[in-house]
Amino acid sequence: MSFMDYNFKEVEKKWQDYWREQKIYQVDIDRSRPKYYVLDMFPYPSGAGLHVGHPLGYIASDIYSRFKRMKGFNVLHPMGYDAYGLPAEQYAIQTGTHPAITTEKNIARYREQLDKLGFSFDWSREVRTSEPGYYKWTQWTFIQLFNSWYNLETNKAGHIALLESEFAMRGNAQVRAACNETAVFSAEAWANMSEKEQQEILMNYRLAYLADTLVNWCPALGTVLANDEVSEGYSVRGGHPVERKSMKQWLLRITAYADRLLFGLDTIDWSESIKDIQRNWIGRSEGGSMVFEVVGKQGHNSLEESASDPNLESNRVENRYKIEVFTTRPDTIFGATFMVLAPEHELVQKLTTPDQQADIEKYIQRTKNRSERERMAEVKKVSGAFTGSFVVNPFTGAQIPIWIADYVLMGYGTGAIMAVPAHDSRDFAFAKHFNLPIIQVINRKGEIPSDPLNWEESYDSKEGILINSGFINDMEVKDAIRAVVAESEKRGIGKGKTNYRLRDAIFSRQRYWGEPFPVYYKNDMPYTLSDDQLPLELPPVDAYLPTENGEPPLARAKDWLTADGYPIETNTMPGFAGSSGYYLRYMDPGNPLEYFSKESNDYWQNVDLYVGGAEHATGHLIYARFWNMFLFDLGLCCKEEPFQKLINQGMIQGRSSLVYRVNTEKFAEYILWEELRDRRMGVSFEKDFRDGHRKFDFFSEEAGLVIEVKRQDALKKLVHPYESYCRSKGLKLLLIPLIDFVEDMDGIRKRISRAVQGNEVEALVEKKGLEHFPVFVSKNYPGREHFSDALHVDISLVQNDLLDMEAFKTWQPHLIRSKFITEEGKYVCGWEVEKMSKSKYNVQNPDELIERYGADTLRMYEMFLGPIEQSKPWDTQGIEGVFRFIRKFWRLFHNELNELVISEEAATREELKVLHRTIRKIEDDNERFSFNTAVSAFMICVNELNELRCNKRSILEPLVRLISPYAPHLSEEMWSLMGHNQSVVLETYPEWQNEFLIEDTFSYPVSFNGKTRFKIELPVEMDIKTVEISVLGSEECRKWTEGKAVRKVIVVPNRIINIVI
RNA sequence: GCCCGAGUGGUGGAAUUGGUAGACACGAAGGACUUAAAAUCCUUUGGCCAUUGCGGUCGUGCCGGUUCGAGUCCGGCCUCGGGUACCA
Repeated sequence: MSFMDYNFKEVEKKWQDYWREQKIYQVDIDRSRPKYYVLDMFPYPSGAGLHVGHPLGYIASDIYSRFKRMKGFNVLHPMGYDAYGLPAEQYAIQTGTHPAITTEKNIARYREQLDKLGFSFDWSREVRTSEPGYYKWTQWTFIQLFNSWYNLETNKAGHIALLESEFAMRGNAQVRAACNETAVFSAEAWANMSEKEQQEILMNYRLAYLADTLVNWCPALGTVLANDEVSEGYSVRGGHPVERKSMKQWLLRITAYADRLLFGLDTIDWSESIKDIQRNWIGRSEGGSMVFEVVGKQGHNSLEESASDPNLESNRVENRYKIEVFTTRPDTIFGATFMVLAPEHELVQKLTTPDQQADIEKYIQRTKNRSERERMAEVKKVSGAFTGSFVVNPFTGAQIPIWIADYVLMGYGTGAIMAVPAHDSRDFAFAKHFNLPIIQVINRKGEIPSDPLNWEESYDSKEGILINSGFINDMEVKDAIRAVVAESEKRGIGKGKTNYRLRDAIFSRQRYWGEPFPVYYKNDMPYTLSDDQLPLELPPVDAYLPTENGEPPLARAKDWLTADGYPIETNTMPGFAGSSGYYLRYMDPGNPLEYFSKESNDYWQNVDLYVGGAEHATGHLIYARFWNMFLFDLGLCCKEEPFQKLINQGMIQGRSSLVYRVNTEKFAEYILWEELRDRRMGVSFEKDFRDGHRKFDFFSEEAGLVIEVKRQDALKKLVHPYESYCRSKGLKLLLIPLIDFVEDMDGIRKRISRAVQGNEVEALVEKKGLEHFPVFVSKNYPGREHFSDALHVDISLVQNDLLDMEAFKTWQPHLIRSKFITEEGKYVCGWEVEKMSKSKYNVQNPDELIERYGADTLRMYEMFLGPIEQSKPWDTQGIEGVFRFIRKFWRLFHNELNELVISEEAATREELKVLHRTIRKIEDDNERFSFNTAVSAFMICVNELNELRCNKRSILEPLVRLISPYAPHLSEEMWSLMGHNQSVVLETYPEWQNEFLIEDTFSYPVSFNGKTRFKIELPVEMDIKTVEISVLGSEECRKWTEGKAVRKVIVVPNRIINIVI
C-alpha cells in the first residue's frame, strides 16, 4: 500500500479508541425513543480464538443495530460470554490450571479480536455466566423452579405452598397438575404423613425435581449429557460414546410447557425450518389411551394357537391385571391383533407364564446387554418374545397375545401398544416375522379390500374408510377416531390423550466447572438455600476429577456443608443453565437486588432480533423459551416469548488446499505403461503379467522381455532370482529403479528400446546415493488420480491455488527434500470445501485479514460472500474486490496526491439519481437482511459516481451516513474530514426522495414468443394501446414480424412487451 | 425411513410479486502506464456456431405440465445439505 492511499490501520485504531473513550455505544433507558434489542448468541470463549466464521453473525447484527440506531431507535446491543464449558475443564483435568484462569485468558483474547472488528456493543453491560454476580440469578431461578408446580387449570406455574395447602385441605384428587405419577391421597392421609413423606410427594410436582432416570452417561467425560448434547450415540462435544444408565438426577419439568412451547412458535418470526425442528422435537401427538384386561384363568379361547398351551390351568396368570396403551389411531382398534410391551414394562414378569419364562428372560437379557449404538444399528431387525398371556380386545372381544419387543419404548406413552399390523409398518413387520394375524380395517376410497397377508407393506395413511370394524364401519378415519374415543369414555375403558416426545430436561452434571446447586440435604431430602445465602460460590478443589468412589468433583471440596452441617449438592448445572436467561440480565446487568428490575424489563421487553447458529435449535433455543415462560408466569418478565425474530447465520466453511503426494511405484508403473501400451515401442506389452506364482510389471512376448519397476534396494534383492528365472526361459530382463522416473526418463526409454531391438542390456544399473524423498504432482498432470494421494496443505502456503514450493519445503521437517512435478513450473493445488478446522489446515484467522485489509473490508467482505442464512465456503481471493472498493470510495474524496477535495457545487440530476436510488436500495436491503446485495449496491454507486467524477458534498455526505453501518471506521474518518465534530454514529439515516427517481422514459425489452429481441425507449406515461402501436410501427419490429401474422401483443407497463406471432 | 432446505458460468453469488437470466465481485486472458514491481486503468470472459460486422442457437439438476412469457408456479424423479430416528 502506498502513502497515496487510505491508511486503514491508523484510522481504524483512532476511531476504536474514540468510541471507547466517548462511550459512544453505551445506552440507557430513554422513553423518548422506541427501543430495539439486537442480540447475538453469546460465545463460549474457546482457546482457539475466532476464525472468520464466528464474526459473520456479529457483523450482520452490528450493521442492523447501527442502522436501527440511525433510524431513531434506542438500540440495546450487548455482548458477554457463555463462560462455563467443557474444554476449560478438560484442560484443568490435564494441567491442574483452574478453569477460571483459562477462561479469563480466552475471554481477553476474544475481546481483543472483537474490538478489532469495530462492533457497537455496549460493553458496560457485559455478563459472564461463571461470575458469582451473574450465576446468583441462575441459582435463584432454580430455587423458584423448585418452589413451583404447574397448574393445568390456570395453565401456568404456581407456588408450591398453594399446592401444599390444597393437599392439606382436600388431598390431591382434585389437583390437575403436570406431575409424575402419584397415588391418590386424602387430606387426612396428608396430615398423617411424615415430613419426609410429604417432601417425597411434593417432589412429584416441583418444576425442578430429583428423580431416578435413564440418562445419557458419557464415561469418557465422566458426566451425564442432555438429549440435545448427544448425536447418534456419541457426545456432540468430543465425540465420545454415550450409554444409557439409571441415576438420580435433577430434572426440569419442561414437558409441562410442551403445548405453550409448541403453540408459541406461531407467534414468533423464526425460519420455518427451525420451527419445524422444534415442533418435531416437542413431538405432540393426539390420540387416546385405552385399557386392556388380561385374560384370567377362566378364559379358554385364544385367537391364535401359540407356543404355550392356554388350556393348561397352571400355565395361566391371574386376571387382575390391566394394561393401558396409548395410540394415535383409536380408529384401528378392531384391527388390533396383538399387544406389545416394552421389555422394561413393570408387568412383564407377572404376565410371563412358566412355559415362556426362559424365552422372555433370554430376550430381556439380550436387550439389556445391547448398547445404545447396537440397538440403533439394528432398527430394521425384528425381534421379540411371547409372554404366554393374553388380553381381551375390548371392542372385538378377541383374546390377543401379549409380546415384548424393544421397538416399544418404556419412555413414551405407557410403554405398551396395541399392535395394528395392517396399518402400522412396525407392527406389520413384527406380525409377518412372528406369523401373527393381520386384519384390514381401513380401506382406501374406491378400492376393493384385499387379504393383508399378501401385502408388501402396511397401509399407514389416515385417508380412508373403516371396514371390519363394527359400529364404526363406513366412517372416515377422523370421525372414527372421535367415535371410538367417545365410546371408550362412555364405557370407562379409555379417554382422549395427548402425548409428547419431549422429555424433561436433565439438569445435573457431574462436573466441576458449572453453577453449584443452591441445595443441601437433610434426611436425604433436598432443601434449597435461602436467598441471602446466594450466590453459593464454587468451592476450590484439589483436583478436577471425580472422586475415587465416582462422586462428582465437588465432593472433593472441603467443608462442602451448610452452616448447620448439612451436605451440599455435589452436582453442578449444565451449560444451558446460564445461557437460558442471559438476555434478561443484559437489561439490568449490575443489579445486586434483583435478576433485573421491572422498570428495565418494561422498557426493553424482549429481544427484537436474535442472531445465531441453527445448531441451537433443540437446545438453547428451547430451554431459553421455557425459562422465559416460567419467569413470565412468575410475573417477572412481560413477554412470553424471549426472541421475537431469529436469524440463523449459515456456517462459513473452510476451503482446503490439497497437494498430491505421488505413490512412486504406482506413478512409475503408470508412466511406463503410457510408454509401452498400444505398441508404442513397436511391440506389444502386457501389464501385470503372471506366470504361475511369479508376477511381472510388464512383459512382452514378442521381444522376450520382462520389465520390473521397484525401489533400488528392493531390486537388488530380486536381481538374482529374476535373472535365473529369465535365463531359464530365455528372456531378457530389465530392472528399473524408481529414481530413474524422476531423474532419467530418457535413459529408461533408451534402455527399453535397445532391449526391444534385440540388444543385450544389463538387467540392473547400479546407482549410488539413493535418497528417499516425497514427490508431489501438480493437480492437472495427466493420470494424477491414478498414482497420487491428496494431502491437506496449509492455506497460507497457497495463493490463487498455486503452491509456494519453497515455503512448503520448510513447512514440516520431512518435506525439506520434496520434489515437484509441475505444470510449466507451477504447482497447482486442488481444493475442497469442508469444515474449518485445525487438522485440515484451512482455518482463516480474522486478525491476519484485518492486518492486511482492515476491519471495514473484512466486515463488508463477509457480508458480500452471500446471503446471511446460507452456508458458504470462505475464499480469501475475493476479499481483494472489496478492498479495491474501499479505496475507490476513499478516492472519491481525494485527488491524485491524496489530498481531500470536496466540491460545494450543486449536484446534477444524474448524481442525485444515483444517490437516491442507492439509498432506497440499501434501506430495503437492510430491512430484508440482504447485506450481500447491499454491498453490491454500494459498489455500483461508487462506480457510477466515479464515472461522473462526482466529489460533491451534497452527494458524499449522505453516502457516508448510508455506509456507516457497514464501514464504521471509514465513515467516521470521512465524516470528520468533511468538518463534522460529532460522531457519525449519532447522525440520522439519509432518506430517499422519489422526485429524483422518476424517469421520463422506460426502455422496454421487446420479445417475440418470450424471446427478447430488441429494446425500445418509450415514455413512462404512455398508455398500453399507444405502446402497442408504437412498437408494431417500429423499424426493428417489422424485421421480426416480416411475413408473419401478429396474433397478440402483451404490454406490461414499464416492464415488458411480448409479441406473439 | 420420515420432516425441512438447496441445486444458476471456472468460483462466490444476483434476478424482491411469473416479465431483459448471469447484476456485483473473484479468477482467467489480452493491453496501457512503469527501468521493474506494486498499485491503477482499459478490453474480453456461460456453451456452441459464425466471426468481416450483423448475428444465430442452446442454456438456471433431470423429465413433463400450466402460461403470451417459468430460475421463479404445478406433478414426478435425481443429487447434495440439515433435522430426526422404532415416539405407537
